[in-house]
Amino acid sequence: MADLDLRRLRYFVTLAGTLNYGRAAEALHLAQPALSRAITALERELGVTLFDRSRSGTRLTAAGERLLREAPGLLRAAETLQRRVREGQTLTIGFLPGSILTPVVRHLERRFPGLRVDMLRTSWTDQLTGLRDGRFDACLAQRPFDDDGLTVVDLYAEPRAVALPVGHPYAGKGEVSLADLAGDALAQPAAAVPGWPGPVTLPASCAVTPTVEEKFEQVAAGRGVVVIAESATRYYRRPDVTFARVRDLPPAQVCLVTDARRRSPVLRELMAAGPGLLRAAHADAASTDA
Amino acid sequence: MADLDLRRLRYFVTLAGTLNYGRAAEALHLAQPALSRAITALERELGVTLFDRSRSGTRLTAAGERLLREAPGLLRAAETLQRRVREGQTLTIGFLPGSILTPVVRHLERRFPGLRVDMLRTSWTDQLTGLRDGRFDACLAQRPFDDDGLTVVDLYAEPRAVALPVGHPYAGKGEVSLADLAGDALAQPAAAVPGWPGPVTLPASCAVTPTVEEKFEQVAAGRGVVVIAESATRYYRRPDVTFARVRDLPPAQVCLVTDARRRSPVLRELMAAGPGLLRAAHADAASTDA
DNA sequence: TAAAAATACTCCATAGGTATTTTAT
DNA sequence: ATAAAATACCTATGGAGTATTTTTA
Repeated sequence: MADLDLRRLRYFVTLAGTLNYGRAAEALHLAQPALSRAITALERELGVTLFDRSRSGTRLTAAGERLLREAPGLLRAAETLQRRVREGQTLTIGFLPGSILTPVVRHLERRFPGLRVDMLRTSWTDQLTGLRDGRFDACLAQRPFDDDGLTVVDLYAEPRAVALPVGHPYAGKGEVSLADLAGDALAQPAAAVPGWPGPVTLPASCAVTPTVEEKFEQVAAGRGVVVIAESATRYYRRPDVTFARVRDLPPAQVCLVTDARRRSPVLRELMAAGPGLLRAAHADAASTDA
Repeated sequence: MADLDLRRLRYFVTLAGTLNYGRAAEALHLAQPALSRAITALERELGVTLFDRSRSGTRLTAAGERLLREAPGLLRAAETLQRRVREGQTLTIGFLPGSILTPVVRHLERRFPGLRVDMLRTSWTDQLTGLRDGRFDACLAQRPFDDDGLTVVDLYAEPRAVALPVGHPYAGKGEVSLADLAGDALAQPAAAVPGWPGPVTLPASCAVTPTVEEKFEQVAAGRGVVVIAESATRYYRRPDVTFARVRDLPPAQVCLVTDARRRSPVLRELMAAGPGLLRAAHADAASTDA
């Protein structure tokens, strides 16, 4: 027997609600002719006339009434099935401070009802170890990194900023050059900022989990300065730390990364739809800058 | 949310049964790559990996097991819905003696489970009145007739035969010409055989329901001869009546006819698929002639 | 290496859009 | 005359086929 088309069935339920092709089509984000043809096709498929389009508008036929009694239940059953199949499925995405993941999470949870999407904050030093050891399925990461065995999609370039204590000579300048910071110590792993002109102070805590907050603590304590992505300055503030864009530091390239060996349908969807959404969200946040 | 594709779901159930793409594809009358892609598409749609195609063949994943638990029920629900919607729907087709309707009936009942297809035998004289008064929705008819307000599809041309009493001089000849029958009375309405050379004996019963059996009764009783479609001679026999093809009588054109104003999905399907099936069945019966 | 699944490509059917016609009040 | 549904026509996506490659036991 011919397989019932649930999309058409959904169209039918909407049309049966309004009894008006134009309004129903609008509600379905469809042009009126498309709906008209879909309903005709459903009638052909079922072998039954569903609507009486004659005098005084559109009315349900007896067969239409019967279908309207059955259709919502079947649609709900189909949705329930999808939820049940996804039972227990989770996707964990690692993200960098200052990046916006919500549009992707919203997209995935709408696209796959029943799927749980977790976000896990990472830092530069272990941005990829979480992928390797399975703590997350995908993550945002900043170049450079060793992309061996990874699938990488470039998202956007982030200008880099330096966090300075309020008493610093360049505090409040808005933009500095690397040369201006030759006298300052870098409270970060040297690899994070290739070409740093001054000395490097690697605080002990850095080896564990150097969150942005901890970095700022270092800065405020006068242990040195830290270089971060500019967008992070929009989401983290404290009174004793100011920011300045670093003019001559190459922008950090932010990427979406997965383990190339692991391949699952949700990951496919993430890698397909994610980049567009993340780029858009980033551009949006940058333009709405304070 | 995306609408579940029930066709793919059906493919999945079959594949889960065999755990072998090649055999499942065969069972579904599909090529193996088509099935492979359909399953991948289903996995993408659901956001879940259903099969583990690695070592030692194809196995269901946990998500696959869950889906296999739910899928047959949903497919059955969809089928039940279709049956319920068609509840009480009947299609009545009038047919001529000697014609084969079964392939069409079988097709319609398979295409529209739950639909009841009735067959009603007609005769030449009222082959179309049943359409006009709604006794049937479609019928087979022989030209000529007034096709005003009707939708007509020509099917095939039927050579015509004459039924003769066994004692008739031309009995057993196999083929005769009209001139040979100049001395015989026609026990039928004159309009049924334009150009009949002899006299016409219209029996009283003819006005009511002249079945083939009744016509033969007239012939056997010596009231005259009757002209019928040749194929009817394959399905009706009696010892005191024989048949001969009439060489110079134009073949009767058999048509599938509906009321042009009435239009329903099953009628559309009948007019779309019917002609091919009827022609094939007729050709088949003619070639397997005894 | 042999069997099974996946991929590359081509073709056709179908969904969707815009423009227009038909129909019914 | 007007509002609503149907039709005509075009485009693009997706499904199915055949041929081929990749994978794995």
